[in-house]
Amino acid sequence: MLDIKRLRENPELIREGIARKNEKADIEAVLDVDKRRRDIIADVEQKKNTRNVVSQEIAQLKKAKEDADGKIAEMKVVSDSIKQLDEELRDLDATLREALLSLPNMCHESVPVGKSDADNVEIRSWSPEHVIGLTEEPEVPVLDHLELGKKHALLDFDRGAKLSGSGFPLYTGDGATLERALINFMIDVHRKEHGYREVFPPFIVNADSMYGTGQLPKMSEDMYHCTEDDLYLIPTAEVPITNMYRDEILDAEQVPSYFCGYSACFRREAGSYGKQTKGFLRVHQFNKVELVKFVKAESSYDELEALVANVEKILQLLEIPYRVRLLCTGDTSFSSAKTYDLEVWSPAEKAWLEASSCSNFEDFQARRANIRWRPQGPKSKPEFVHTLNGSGLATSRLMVALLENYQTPEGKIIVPEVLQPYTGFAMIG
RNA sequence: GGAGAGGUGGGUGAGUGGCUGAAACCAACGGUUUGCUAAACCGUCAUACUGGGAUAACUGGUAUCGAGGGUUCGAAUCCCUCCCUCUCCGCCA
Repeated sequence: MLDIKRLRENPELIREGIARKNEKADIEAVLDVDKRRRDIIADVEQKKNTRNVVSQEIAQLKKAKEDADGKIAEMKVVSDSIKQLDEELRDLDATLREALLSLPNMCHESVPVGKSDADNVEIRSWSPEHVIGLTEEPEVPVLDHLELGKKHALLDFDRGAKLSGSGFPLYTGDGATLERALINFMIDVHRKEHGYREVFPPFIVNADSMYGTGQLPKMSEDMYHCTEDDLYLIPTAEVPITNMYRDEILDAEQVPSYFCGYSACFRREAGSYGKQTKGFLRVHQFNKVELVKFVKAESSYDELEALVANVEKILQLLEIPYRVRLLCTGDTSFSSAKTYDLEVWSPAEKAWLEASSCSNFEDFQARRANIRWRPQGPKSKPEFVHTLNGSGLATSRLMVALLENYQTPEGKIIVPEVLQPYTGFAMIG
């Protein structure tokens, strides 16, 4: 959520920022509501003041056993008027809030202006010495992750579909073990080496939490909703972890705070049928280790770089080729001010697959979720924190890259060295 | 699912219609005292919105005692609805 004051003082900048994000919004309407709201506030507060003062007088008169009927009658009229104005104000408040909630975050000045994926900028890439299809041509045809999964009975998409529907992967045997190993490995690195505190969050949350991080109201189509209890399955652990501190004021020593946590992630992916739906490339349920930071405003961009580096470290340890791209304004998500995507190499697809997205939301989420901190000393005013998060990482795309990059010419799969302590085996097949 | 209890400021906790934005205590912060620590004493100690002021210092007003609605000139206090927490019983990994 944007600060209404910012909008009041600089509507042009906001208008421009919205356009750059390929979004639409009627700024004039918002400003108009804001103006009417403030007019009514001035009016109703003055009336309330009168009521408070006169009510005191009535109390005095009654105490002195004098007649107060005239004033009481007078105040009855004022009270009715207040009631009416309060009602109008409630409506305007709701309208204004709704309008503000629908405005996207502004991109940081360092974000390249652009329309789509094509305008994203590659920042750097990394790969081990030999990469199938990238630095060396394969001697034998490469198998894709589905073929590899089938060959070694690691994945069973057919039975997953029987259980739940398409897009619900079933891991079996060494595949299940490998998945669990990946999760544990990633959490351990972030926890032990990168200073994140581990949390294991609920996977189902209420609507307030979804509003807090910005999934609602815009993305409601994309989430699984338990109507009976009005609860939502989380699309990412970002939601519960960021909302831990909703409506709280953090102490100075709690900022910055870093958290990492595993969760299953649920996405309906409504309207995306036919798009890259093969195997793991687009699923309704996947596993992800999420990183979340609560930081000071002045350091949030340094924190973003550090966050990206933390995610990169995982890929380097796993020796999986990747590249880092800075998203352009048009491709940056609704709530984000600046986003880097990390993409891993798929030899079978001959394509880079998005495996992580690291964003600085500045105070956009904090304002929605009302997460503040008290800078120092008891007299200081609370300020909104800046929130960041990044996938560190999602296992589905990572598993694709891992299986495909680690396949041998014989069709076996080598387990990356760092995962072997977690799997207990070094080779599949 | 059944029965009961309860939700007040950072915490404990008083408060059943007007003098309560809210006692008291604890914590925290500033200070005095002190060789240091401790103790004692004094003071400060919510947030949001809105107006004045320079988008300062400061200052006026309004709101907030789980949420929403109602009664009343006036509600933390009375009434209704909802939410949440806790305890006991049942069921259960």
